[in-house]
Amino acid sequence: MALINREEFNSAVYQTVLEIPKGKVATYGQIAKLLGLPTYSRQVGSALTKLAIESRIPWYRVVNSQGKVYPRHNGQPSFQRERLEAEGIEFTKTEKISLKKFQWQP
DNA sequence: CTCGTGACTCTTG
DNA sequence: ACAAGAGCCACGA
Repeated sequence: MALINREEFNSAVYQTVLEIPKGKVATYGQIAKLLGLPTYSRQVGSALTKLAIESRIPWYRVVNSQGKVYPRHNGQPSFQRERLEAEGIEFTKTEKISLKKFQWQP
């Protein structure tokens, strides 16, 4: 899928994120690959950073490839961990999620 | 056009 | 597990 503009790319990202079931997580790279753009992980992140914390898009179900929450540059609190724990996702002592158990399998 | 900037990822050590 | 370095690419100044 060769997307041309950011509008379409962002929409595709949001649509994919909406498909992540409750209690599961996906990585930025995973979203990018699902869209056929394996090197666009950063752009996926950029698309999500535009969303408001209270957006209907479950952006908090997206973590980095290590299964950790990636800190925002502006340091704005996102309560991402709290949101995930509220859905039953467990964190290890090193603030990491077990992708083995919780990663979304499309 | 060039440069700096990211909710990134992969490889090394 | 952690850190550093390289690669990545759209976007705005």
